[in-house]
Amino acid sequence: MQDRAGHIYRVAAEIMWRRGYAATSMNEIADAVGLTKAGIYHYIRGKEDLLFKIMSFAMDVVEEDVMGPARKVSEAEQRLRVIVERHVNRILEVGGAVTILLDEMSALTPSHQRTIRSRKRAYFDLVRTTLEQLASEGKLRDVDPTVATFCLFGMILWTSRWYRKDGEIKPQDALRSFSELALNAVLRSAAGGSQFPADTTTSTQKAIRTQ
Amino acid sequence: MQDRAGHIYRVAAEIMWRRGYAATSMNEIADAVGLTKAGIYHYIRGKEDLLFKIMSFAMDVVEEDVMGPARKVSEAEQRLRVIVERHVNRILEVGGAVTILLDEMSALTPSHQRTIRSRKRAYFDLVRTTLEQLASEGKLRDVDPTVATFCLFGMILWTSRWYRKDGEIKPQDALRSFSELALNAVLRSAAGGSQFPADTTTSTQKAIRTQ
DNA sequence: GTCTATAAACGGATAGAC
DNA sequence: GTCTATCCGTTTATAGAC
Repeated sequence: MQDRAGHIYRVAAEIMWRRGYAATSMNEIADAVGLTKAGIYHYIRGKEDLLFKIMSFAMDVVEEDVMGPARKVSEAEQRLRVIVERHVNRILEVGGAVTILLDEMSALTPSHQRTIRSRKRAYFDLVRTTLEQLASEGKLRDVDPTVATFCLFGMILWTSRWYRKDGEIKPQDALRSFSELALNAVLRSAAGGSQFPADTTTSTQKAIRTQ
Repeated sequence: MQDRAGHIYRVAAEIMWRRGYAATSMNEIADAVGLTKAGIYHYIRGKEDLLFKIMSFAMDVVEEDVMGPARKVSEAEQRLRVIVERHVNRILEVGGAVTILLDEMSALTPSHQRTIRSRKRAYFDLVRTTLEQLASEGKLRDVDPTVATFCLFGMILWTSRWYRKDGEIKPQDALRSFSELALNAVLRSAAGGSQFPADTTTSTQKAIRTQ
């Protein structure tokens, strides 16, 4: 709690992820942090800058924990597996606030929009390039690579909308099922070999949807 | 244009879909309709009710054009195909405003939230039941049916975020690729047989991402 | 039906005391 | 650093003229 600025960012990200940027007032954030509205302005520039910093942090996470490791894998199929499993793993662990960057682009200033869009595009291109590489190896299904890329992102990013840490689905089960679904969606025949330890549980579980 | 109330609903849905509910003001809607803010209050109760009516209409569309036809199909695999293809087809044709119902739940009154959530759950259960039926036939991959249902919804609903009517991807190509991806994600072996006419174009096309 | 005018509340942000 | 008080623009919504 000593890094109060960081604390404000985390709390704001959580609230904005649940209610949306526009529907979140600085008062709500201040209350959740335990300060007054004027008090948090000692740590932040303003509301838009708060959102930009949150989005930037989210892209930092993606670049360090997903894109970085993925680029070290030369084999396309394994690289795709790394991307899918590491990104979903991050969402399950860190929480959905990481994906607030998807929407809310229109709330940013044009300059900030360009910055974030550029970083998002680099991620998109990494995935699409991987799929095109798979296509040249005959491993991609008969689908448009761009459509396939969007579908993968849809599956991945949607995870933050329904997964609940306090739900009945264990993270390992969710990750294993998800990986199976996502890879088989695009690959003609997805081989095994997760980068994560094998999951030995066999229980079928259901989510509690609170949305 | 004679049904001015209906016109207001359509215009409001379009703007709210692009900017979000909270970020959309009644003034913007009024301007887009060609009236003053006070003018449109002659036709609507208020902002929240406007959102509720839009969401209700979206659920009407899903129930009539997707769930209705799907329930008439007894064979699980074909039923799933009908659900996927008809829902995506509606989004590509009608536009993304139909999916505004996904988010923005928190903007509704508790009573309205319950109403919409109940209808959404019925749709969710239809898909999950279909997947469980497939599991009993040995056609479902080794995945949690609930996770698979969420993944399907993620792919489908995400479509409205990236598909642009004025983009380079033709609706038929998008639909064919999408159907291939979604069905192979969950089915051990997806047979052919779209309910829509076969697509004979072979051109590879790329989307123009404006987001 | 549609407008102007305005009420009443809330938004982000700042000034200045302590 | 954190507060109270306040500025000022915007918001939803309504009153009442035409």
